[in-house]
Amino acid sequence: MKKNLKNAPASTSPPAKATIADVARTAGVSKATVSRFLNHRDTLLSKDIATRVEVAIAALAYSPSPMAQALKRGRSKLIGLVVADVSNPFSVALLRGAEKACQQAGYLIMLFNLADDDAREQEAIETLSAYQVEGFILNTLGHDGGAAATAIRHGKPVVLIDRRHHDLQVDFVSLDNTGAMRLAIDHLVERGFSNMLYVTDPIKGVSTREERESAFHRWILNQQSSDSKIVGRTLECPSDKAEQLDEGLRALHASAPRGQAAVVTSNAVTSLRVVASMARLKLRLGMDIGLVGIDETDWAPYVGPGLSTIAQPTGELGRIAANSLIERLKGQTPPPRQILLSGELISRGSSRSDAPSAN
Amino acid sequence: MKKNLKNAPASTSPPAKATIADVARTAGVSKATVSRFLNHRDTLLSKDIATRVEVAIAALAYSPSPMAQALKRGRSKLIGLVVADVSNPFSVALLRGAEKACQQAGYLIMLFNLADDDAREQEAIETLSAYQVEGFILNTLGHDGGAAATAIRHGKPVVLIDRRHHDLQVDFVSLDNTGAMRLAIDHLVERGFSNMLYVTDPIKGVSTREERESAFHRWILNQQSSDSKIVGRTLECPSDKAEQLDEGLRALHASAPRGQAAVVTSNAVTSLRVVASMARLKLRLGMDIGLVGIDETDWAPYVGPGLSTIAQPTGELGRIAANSLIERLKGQTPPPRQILLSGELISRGSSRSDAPSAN
DNA sequence: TTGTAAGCGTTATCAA
DNA sequence: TTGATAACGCTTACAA
Repeated sequence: MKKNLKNAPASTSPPAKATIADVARTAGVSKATVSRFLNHRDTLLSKDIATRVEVAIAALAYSPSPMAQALKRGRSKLIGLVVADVSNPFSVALLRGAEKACQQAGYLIMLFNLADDDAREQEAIETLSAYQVEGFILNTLGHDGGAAATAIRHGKPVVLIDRRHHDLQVDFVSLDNTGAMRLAIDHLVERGFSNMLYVTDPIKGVSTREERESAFHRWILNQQSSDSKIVGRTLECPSDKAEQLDEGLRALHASAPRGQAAVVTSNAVTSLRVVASMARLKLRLGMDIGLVGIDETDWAPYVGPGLSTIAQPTGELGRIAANSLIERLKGQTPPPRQILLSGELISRGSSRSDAPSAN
Repeated sequence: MKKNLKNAPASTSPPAKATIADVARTAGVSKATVSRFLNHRDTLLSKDIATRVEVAIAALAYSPSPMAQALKRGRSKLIGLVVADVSNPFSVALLRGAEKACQQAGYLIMLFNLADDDAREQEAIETLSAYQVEGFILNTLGHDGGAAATAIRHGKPVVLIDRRHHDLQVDFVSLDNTGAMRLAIDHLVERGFSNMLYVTDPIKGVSTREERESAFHRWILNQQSSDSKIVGRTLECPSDKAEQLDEGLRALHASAPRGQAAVVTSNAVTSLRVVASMARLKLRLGMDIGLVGIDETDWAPYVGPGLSTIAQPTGELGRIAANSLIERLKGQTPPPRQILLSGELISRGSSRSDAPSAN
């Protein structure tokens, strides 16, 4: 009988983690009792037996196998987090926020990184579902709501971060894009800039990009009513078309007197692309072209004269997303919510037309 | 009987993923046969039955539950990756490399982020073990080899990245720290710098830090033999002691004529701290103090006059670590290996004493 | 070549 | 209040 092996000197193999059966045996009770002790400590329990079980558990350093529990319960204490690209600092900050919230609630995050490959969305959902994750936090490209829809079809609750899908009745957590953009525009105007260019990844129906772009124009219009000189255009520029960006910036610089041209970027990666382009064009941040970018990063203060940014409360976004999900996992079913968090302007040299060069 | 429910209209609940039993039933065979079809397609299989099973699987869109498989086999197709801090770009690059390799081999990575809290090391190992990960890739602080040792005690193979533990007989993958440091020193000397300061996180017995620091001094000594003017000191500086760093840099700058003082940093985070400190001191990168930092990043080209760096092949490190592990999971047991990869010098303005300010 | 049945580590239903 | 026992979805001897 296998069982006896457990008491043998056991050669050099690992001490074979204790199971509920082991605990039951050494406590002299049934498995059911041990399980009850674990899951229904409050109800049904004679003091005597309870302590015997407790002692046995401690002695064997027993802890239940989440895999077995998952199999039996159909729940796994696992939450799936799908991100478009871990290389993006935004995703990492999200992860950290979500992780913290999950940890407190006893959940573990399974991360699936799309590595910017949309095609893997379905795969991500399927894979994570197979591992019995109880719900999803999605921050994917999601040109359609496909991934989210699949998740829902699997019967798992979903929270969307940053990318909205209006046809899906799910929780949605995001930066208040409209407000954030207003912060950027108003700040630039106040600093004397009047000729603005919004540089974004190709919009392609991604909600965040749409919202930011339309907000950009709305606030430009708004400013125009008090100063007709103020104008704004959009440049959609894929990341592999550096020349296109160069051309856009060159034109911007040429078309506006010194101190009037400014760029607003849609995220940290785009900001860096603009910085790179300006370096190629030998244009100076702030002095030649102003810049405010969405997303704060560690390095923003030290690039050129310092990058002015709209900081997203990224960790918060992750935390709130996780908590909303966990709430639903606990059985609550509030109507789908939209939670928008405000951004914060951090003003640095790149939005001062008289900015000194740093270092 | 529960089973019958499956054929009922099933209200609005999810379509309840097909199980092996469902497949067996619709194919008119036993579960064992389906399992065989899945796992031993080559051997034992009558053409007729094989196709019936195949059809049924397709029809039901069946795929086996990894959880159940894990429970039965004791193997899960999961690999645990423990990183000290996901915020560190190094960790992310690692993750991406490892992820890719794992994906190709059909493994999934479970990430556990210590968030720089050493105390959670054991927890990480225990948690991941409980989820039946088959092996570990560890990039932790690991002041002792505790975590790795625990993993090994659990009987799971381990690969260490970047942090070595000599007493542990496991695979180890890392940058060739000695070679990397030589690249840095020789480059700085060639550029005319002679008074060097190595800025590092507190060494505290972390192998990488020790190796880099001692290599720093070795190559300084080596250069000294041809030019006695060349000197080097170490500054161990915890991240919450900015004044200490300021003081160190001030002293360095004061003690050396223009164009002679240079700093070497131990990683990207430290580089940024040095950049911040210099900004506070109003010192110019390159001109006042030279800088070469280990770790290349997206933003390195655009900070000040551009940061000179020693780029680690980070993705490669992750890939190799994953592959080594997978090899062992497949049953091979080569003796423990050390794999050291070379760094690459990327020279920018921060190591030119006549560097122009950027932007 | 296929099927039967036991068992992986749990939880939950039912008796006792 | 406790203990058998049957699942959960899968793999694998062992029989047929």
